[in-house]
Amino acid sequence: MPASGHVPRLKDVAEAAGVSLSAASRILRGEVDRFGPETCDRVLAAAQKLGWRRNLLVSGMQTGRTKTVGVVIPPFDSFWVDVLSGVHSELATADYLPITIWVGDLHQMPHFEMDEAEGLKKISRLLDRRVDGLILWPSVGAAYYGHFRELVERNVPVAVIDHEYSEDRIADSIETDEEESARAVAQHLLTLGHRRIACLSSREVAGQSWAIRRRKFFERAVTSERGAQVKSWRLNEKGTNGLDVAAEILRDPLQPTAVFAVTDHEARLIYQAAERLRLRIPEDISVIGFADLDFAADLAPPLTTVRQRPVEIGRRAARLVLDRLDQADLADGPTTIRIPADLIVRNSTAPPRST
Amino acid sequence: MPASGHVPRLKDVAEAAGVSLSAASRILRGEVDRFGPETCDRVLAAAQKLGWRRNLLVSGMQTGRTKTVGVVIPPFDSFWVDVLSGVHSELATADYLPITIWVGDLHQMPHFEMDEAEGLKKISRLLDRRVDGLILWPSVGAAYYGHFRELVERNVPVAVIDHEYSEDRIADSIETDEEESARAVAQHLLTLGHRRIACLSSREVAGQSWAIRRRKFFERAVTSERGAQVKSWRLNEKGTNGLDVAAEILRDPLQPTAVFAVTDHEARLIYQAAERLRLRIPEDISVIGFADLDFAADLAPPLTTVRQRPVEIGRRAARLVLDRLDQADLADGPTTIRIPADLIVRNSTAPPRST
DNA sequence: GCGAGTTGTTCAAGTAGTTTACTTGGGCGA
DNA sequence: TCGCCCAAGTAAACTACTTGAACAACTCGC
Repeated sequence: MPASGHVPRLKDVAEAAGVSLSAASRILRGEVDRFGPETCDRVLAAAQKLGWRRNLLVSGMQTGRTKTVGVVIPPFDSFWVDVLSGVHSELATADYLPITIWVGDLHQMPHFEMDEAEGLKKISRLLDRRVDGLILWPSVGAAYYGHFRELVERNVPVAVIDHEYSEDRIADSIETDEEESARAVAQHLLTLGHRRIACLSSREVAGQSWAIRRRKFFERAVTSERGAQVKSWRLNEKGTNGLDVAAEILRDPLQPTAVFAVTDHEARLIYQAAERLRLRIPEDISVIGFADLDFAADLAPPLTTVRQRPVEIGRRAARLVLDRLDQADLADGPTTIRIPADLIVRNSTAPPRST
Repeated sequence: MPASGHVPRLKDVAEAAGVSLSAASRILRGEVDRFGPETCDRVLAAAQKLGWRRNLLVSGMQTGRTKTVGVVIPPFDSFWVDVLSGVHSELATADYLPITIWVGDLHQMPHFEMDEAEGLKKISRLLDRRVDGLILWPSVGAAYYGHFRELVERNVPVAVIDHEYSEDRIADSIETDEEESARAVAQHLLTLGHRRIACLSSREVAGQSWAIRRRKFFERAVTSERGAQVKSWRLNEKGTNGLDVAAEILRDPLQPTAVFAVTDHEARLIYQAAERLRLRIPEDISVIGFADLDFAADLAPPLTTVRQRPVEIGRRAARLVLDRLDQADLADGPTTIRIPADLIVRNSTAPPRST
């Protein structure tokens, strides 16, 4: 049994087995056929007994590969937990480890502000640890954009979730198929008979380009139907006026019969505003959300929403990074992968009252 | 601008500034007063221009400290997200980075089974990367228990959440004050007038010692009241029979007027069973949960529960590990920190119907 | 007794820096 | 003009290994 407080080194193993340092190294790396079986056993046994384990810091220095991927995500909802889960499982297949950092502040969800400088400092910590690649949620695109140059120079592959950078030929991206999903949402409402429809978007700041796309595709899909109108609202920059905007929508002269909220978080705001105004869902107003967050099915009534495939998104993001690391063929430029999503019809949508 | 694909080394900086390697190293580490100010500027400028950044792998090798702490948690609910958030923020103050691995499988929540061998392999990955400390959720105590010896030998401080190991003098632990919280739950129900009370525990497997403590403290608190009775149920080993057990409770000859579920997950089962049996909450049956998970307030009716302080738990766990690393005084044995929790009264509890 | 194969050895260089101990050059006082 | 000191800077050893090359025993068949 080794002395407490002493981390066993290869040297200790070699001495215990009575072989040279390099022999021990080779045997433990699996170069077994150069040595007698009895010697191999001795070395393996000694390593086992001393509790020696390979020092990946050394490998990292020598090969330039640390077998880690940095992941930068916001800290809050079940969508990101699922994404992370996908990332973990895919990276594990290649014996990679994600190192996750969280930007933004918990409990200001989902409309927290991110401190750009702080975010950059955190990414720096990842790069200082020589992560082989990065998976990013680019909350403040601009802030990270400046950093991307350095990443490209260092050949650190980057995959961005829900924010398209492929036009700039800078990073791969993975996102939900916004066009198709928005069309499905619109179709659902139109089929139910709704013609006066509201859309509650998020803050639509730089890092929320998905919200803009989602809203625009939705608007386009609704207005392509003759006689249907959309009117859109959005939260303020800090996302602090959610309830007010939700109430505003419900009292608008347009008298919308349905509201599409670009995420379930905004849908929840509509629920709250509806309760205050004593409007019933779906009798007085239909509500449809997006993301199928974990609370969606437990709302009263259960929320009709669009289920994204966060686990798959996470997996694909990880795969993208791993593939770039494997091939390192800069030849083919950045790609964008679009993942489909599924409409989940629950009880918050119904035909409008005939008035 | 450096050539693409070339990670700048200290050597490059030194050459660009026209100084020796060691001079560059010293200056970049802040040992400025040993050198002429003009030389310092030259080195700093060169480092900036080349985009050089310190390689923490090297520091890790040399000092034996990687400034990382491994975190092993289950992958699912908001409690653990909050714990993780606390861990992150506390570690950040010391410029440490958590490396989080998830054991267990998503979407079997909360009753997933953990593959012991897989869990050990994952911890191995952390140790191979030479994490300085560990924060553990010991799902399968036994599996990790064997590993603890190695950790002690390596002087890797360990903090365990919600599972007391301090009796074994092996690891620090942090947990919710189960005794006080269980008493508060019992008191709340007794004060409302309930006298026939059920308790739905979790699986109570080895890694869920918190569930056992929580239930026992609750039973004790209830029975200390004259005329009050408790009857307890638990889930099966795999946690697959939740709905059945919940229904069984509601149909029990005892005719309980209130149910304490040891977590909000189990409380949700009661809600589901109640709906099937057409029992109203709280009119027919009061329900009280534990944890105040993110869905608790959105249940219908909003769930009365006990709000743990997961962010604080995470913080304290991180602090414990950091303190051990700072002092390395093995002198004082493992401690257990108990964090208080707060009863949140919502609408799922009410006085029993007078029958 | 010679070459060949097996089983190891030592040596040296590499990874990206940090740190100890040293050298160099100039200015200053005696 | 010698000796001394200090500022400024450097060579080399060190972290824990990996890896290629050269080489040394020993055994075996021929």
